[in-house]
Amino acid sequence: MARANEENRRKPVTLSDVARAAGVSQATASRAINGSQRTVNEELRQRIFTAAEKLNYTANLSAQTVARGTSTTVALLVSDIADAYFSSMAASVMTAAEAAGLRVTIAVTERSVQREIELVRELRGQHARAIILAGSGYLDSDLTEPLVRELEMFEDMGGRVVLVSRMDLPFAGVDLDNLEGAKRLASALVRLGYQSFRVLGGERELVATRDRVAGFRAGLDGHGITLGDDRVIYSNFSWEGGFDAIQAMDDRVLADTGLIFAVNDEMALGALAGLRNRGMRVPGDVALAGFDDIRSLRNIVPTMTTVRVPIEEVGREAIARALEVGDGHQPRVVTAIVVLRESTPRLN
Amino acid sequence: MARANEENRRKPVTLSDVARAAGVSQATASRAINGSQRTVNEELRQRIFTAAEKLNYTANLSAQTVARGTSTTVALLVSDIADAYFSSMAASVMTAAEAAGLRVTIAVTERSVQREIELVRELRGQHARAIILAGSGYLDSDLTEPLVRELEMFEDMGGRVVLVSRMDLPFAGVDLDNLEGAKRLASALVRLGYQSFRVLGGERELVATRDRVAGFRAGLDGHGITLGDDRVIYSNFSWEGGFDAIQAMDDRVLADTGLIFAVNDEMALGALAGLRNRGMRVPGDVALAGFDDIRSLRNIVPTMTTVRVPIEEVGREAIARALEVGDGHQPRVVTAIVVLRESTPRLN
DNA sequence: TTGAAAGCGCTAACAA
DNA sequence: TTGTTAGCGCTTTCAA
Repeated sequence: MARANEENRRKPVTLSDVARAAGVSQATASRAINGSQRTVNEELRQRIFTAAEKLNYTANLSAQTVARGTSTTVALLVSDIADAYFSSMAASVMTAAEAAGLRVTIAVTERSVQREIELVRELRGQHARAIILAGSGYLDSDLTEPLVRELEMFEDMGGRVVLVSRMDLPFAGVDLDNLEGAKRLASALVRLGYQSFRVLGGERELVATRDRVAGFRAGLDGHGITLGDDRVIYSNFSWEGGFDAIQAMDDRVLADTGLIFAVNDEMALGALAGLRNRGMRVPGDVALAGFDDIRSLRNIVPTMTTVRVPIEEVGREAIARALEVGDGHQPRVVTAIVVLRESTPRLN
Repeated sequence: MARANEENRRKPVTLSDVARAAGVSQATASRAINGSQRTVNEELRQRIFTAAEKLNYTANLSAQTVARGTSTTVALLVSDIADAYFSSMAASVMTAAEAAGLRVTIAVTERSVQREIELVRELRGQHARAIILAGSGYLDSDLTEPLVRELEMFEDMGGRVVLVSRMDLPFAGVDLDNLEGAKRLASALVRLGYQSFRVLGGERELVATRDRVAGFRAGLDGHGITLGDDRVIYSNFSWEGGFDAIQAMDDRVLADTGLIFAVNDEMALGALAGLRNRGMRVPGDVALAGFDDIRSLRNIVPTMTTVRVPIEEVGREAIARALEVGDGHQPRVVTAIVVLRESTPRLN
């Protein structure tokens, strides 16, 4: 089975090989195979396809990109592809992209704005058609300005930028309705009889943290309950963040807490583990709610109250915005839905 | 903010722009910026970099790929990126790739061999450096032969093929030790006192199903316990598959079952939900074990016995094999470790 | 409708 | 060490 050593490697079949085999010019072969507006005589067309098939021709995408000056690739930038939320999102974006005849390349930002900047820069070099930035969303970073500049250069080049869940920058976007979703959740919980809340936030600078905390607070406000700053505990936007925050909580504080709202489900799951680790029952001793409605919630007992982000819709909308022309910047809002489950039972 | 309409879009900065600005030839600029063996005079080098910086130059990857005839992209083919196992794998492959200066593009096969074939074909056109196929692993498919042919053409072109967890094809690979892992699990369970087993398999044609079932059976055999064919229930290799298999089980069969081994954790979690749905307690009424040790196991109660596949190592090994030259086909084996937890307590 | 030829941005002989 | 020049595989004017 000695194939493909440095020496005996077969040169790939090119379009000109196909053209020669079919007895036409390369231009005609190009028009027939890689579609263009112009039509090709049916008989030639047949000959060309037959030749291509026989030679096992596949178009060299890079060459097409160079020649055309544009590609059909959209890039999805996520913080961490192993995270359930982002991997679901990637799946939905890929499905939508496929339907639109686009290919997707996924890049991981590792929650670093610096990395985002580098990646956007590279993608400019790759002539990506669009960038869907679903990453961190760090506010107030010194790097926000450079990031915006880089994104603008990307658009100047003809690419399109779509931001998911952060509307503070001047680009097209899909808004996740964090604020309203959290607000409705707070309302629903008050109506179930809860009075004493604590909130577990991720990094303070994160858009998701800020909006969800603010929304939750606004929702409580509407019922005359004030969520003091001391009732919001900031940690990491991850399972470990939720776990650690609980571990660090004072016994008396915990005893005084009726319900904990973690700003995402991963944190809520970490908190759940933390609570159990401290011998607390959920919802017996304390109720718990999250945000996102990630798939793995179906595995836990008790079932968990959360705010569902319809992730397929997010993917579809992101691709739709990526395909739009012009530069409208009004975000498309995807509605988040409160889902009440066992972790927050009605109080008597 | 009217940028980037069709009309007023700025032409991207090219290498010749940089060269002109620096007052050198394009060749020199190329050597300085996009590294080559050859060295460039330090002063020129400075001038070139300054010019590149000022003009915000980024190399056009496609053009480089065309000119060089090879790319630094490796493609990872997975069944479903939303699946916890595959998304972890993607993360580990990306980390390892980054360290090696490669970029990764992820493509989804949707558990279809036909799709795998198409993708490999496209990747040949993209001059990908390597393909890591971590997908389905369907045996006995009519399409296996075409797939192999396509992969061989990919290698003929100079690309490298790395198979994860399927050693039946003549390519480099990373073996997951499915057989031995399942065998050790069976042994450990027998030693805990279990006697009556059922196995939940995924699709019969799946390598993972076949090897894990065979390994488990062999492990039991070693202790004089025979696992009859009627004790293996085939379903889908997914959460739903596990759930459905349990729903479809006869009451008497279930009552006669001491332990259920699901061939992957997702199925085990589905089975857990199914068992609870039928009012069975785990491990009180029936014990349960899975395979993979996916991350979300940390959220469930009881903690679940499984066989850990060290996924980071798989990613590293896959990239290492992708970088190897020559055509050795002996798979690198990654050892799977039995992890006993609460779902399979020792029996008195 | 077809073909010849120029060009996309870059690299790599080959000379100088 | 640098520059000249000829490609890489493809698309797309421009003539025919």
